[in-house]
Amino acid sequence: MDNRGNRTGQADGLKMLHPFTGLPEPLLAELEAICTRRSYAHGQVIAEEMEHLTFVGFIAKGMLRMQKLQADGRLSIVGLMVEGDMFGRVFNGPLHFSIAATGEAEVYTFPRDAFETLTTEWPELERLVMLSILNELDAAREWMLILTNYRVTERLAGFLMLLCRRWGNVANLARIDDSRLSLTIPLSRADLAHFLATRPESLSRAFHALADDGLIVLRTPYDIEIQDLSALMDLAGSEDLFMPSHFMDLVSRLS
Amino acid sequence: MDNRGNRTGQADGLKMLHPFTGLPEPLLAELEAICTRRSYAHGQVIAEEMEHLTFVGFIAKGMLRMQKLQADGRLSIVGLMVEGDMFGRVFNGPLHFSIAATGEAEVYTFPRDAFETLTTEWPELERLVMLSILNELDAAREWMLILTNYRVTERLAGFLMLLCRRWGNVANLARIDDSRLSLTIPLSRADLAHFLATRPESLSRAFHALADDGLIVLRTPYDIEIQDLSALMDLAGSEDLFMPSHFMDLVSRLS
DNA sequence: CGGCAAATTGAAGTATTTCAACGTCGGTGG
DNA sequence: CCACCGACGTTGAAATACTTCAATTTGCCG
Repeated sequence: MDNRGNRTGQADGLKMLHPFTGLPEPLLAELEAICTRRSYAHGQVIAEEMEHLTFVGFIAKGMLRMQKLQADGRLSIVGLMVEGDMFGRVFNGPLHFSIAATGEAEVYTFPRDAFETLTTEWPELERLVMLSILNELDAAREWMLILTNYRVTERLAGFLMLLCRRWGNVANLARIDDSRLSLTIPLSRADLAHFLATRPESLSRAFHALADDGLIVLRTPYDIEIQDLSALMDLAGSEDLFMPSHFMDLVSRLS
Repeated sequence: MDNRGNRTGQADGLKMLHPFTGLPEPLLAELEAICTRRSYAHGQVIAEEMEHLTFVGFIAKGMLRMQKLQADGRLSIVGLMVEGDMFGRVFNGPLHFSIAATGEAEVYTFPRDAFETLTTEWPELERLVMLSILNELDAAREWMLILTNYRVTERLAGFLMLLCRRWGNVANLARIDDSRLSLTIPLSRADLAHFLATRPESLSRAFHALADDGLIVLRTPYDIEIQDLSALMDLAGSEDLFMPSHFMDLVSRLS
């Protein structure tokens, strides 16, 4: 594994990572003892498809994507993971997707056997793993709902809402400057096109269609401002999915 | 809950259901003591969206679908579940989707509190739950991969492959008569259209396009024969996902 | 400043949606 | 038993959206 990613130190700050806060000290000590922190550059592959993963990882910083290279050469992106998300298969089984960094990323890794041993000894850790998996399942389902829209603009609107709601607070992609809601798009147009099951050209047109209708402002390709949140939610469908409390907090601060 | 579904008896046959086989006898006895078997008719709703589910269920027979009614009146189907699949949230949290029967279905239900208590007492049961969730996650990811195809015929081909591979053996939807591979489509065209993110008209055209190209034969709308499996897999992309061993067994028996 | 990668725009071809009409099957009631 | 009805599937034709390929612009880095 040492040929991929740079080992950047031991487990400094592990206990600060959201899923680990609140674990008992002795367990944290055991986790830190077997933990390595590594960093990856943009596009670097962390795990290959069909590889038998020998470690379990948690994202400390940045964003990872789960992808699959299709037989016809197309790349499908089936998931994005942010700070605090777990990756790698906890139980045996080959990985059906590759995992790669989107931008700079840092991860904590644990040897899988040791991690699973700890899992059987500490119910708290087992529960943490279970919650991580349930979290992934929710994300996958939300994603499917977005993909269910026919029009690219609708899928894009859904993605922007997801960015606000799910990833906004954790990865600081959504923020409020000067009582305006700004979003950072953490992917290139090409990657996002794969994610939204379309092509970069269509995606670009969709961005500009939203801008022409006054729903967003494109400051740069990666920095947009949301002008009409409710219109975006209408486009995306299934408003309720995008409307949990902490998102409404964000919105209410627009004054 | 008694207004929904008919109570059809106690837990006869629970130990025969795939995920439960191999559990220790004492645990099975405890499970049977708190278990109820219920049956549902086509279209009947088993759990409402946003409801706090008070039970955990396992499908004994038939097929359930996970769906969501969009604000604009569209119905999105985000998952199909068959015999042996678990549903309901194991840990707290509202349900984001409704669950309804597709055709006749029978389920085993357990009061959630009692089930979770057993879960903490029996690691075997906890592991069973974990595996069920991982199974759902795999299904969701496969589904996303299929939805990622642009063309309706490609998504349909992917669905047909999924029918063979994932659900064929468990729900008897795929069978071999007279050395021909036959498939039962367990959904109406309208439902399948929701599932494949398209409309019934386009779906119908896709079925007939596959038939015109000789990949399938439409005996009735719900009974098709597969003529050219490898061409279907090419269309669906990501062959490897559709090619695990027991599926190849099925294929090899075509001789 | 030049060069490269990424994003955008244009134009033509293709696929899908939409609306409308028609056919088929199964059941219900005369 | 047959006629009718409704639900569902299929087909047709026009409108729309998307893909594809090519050309152009933009922004960034050496």
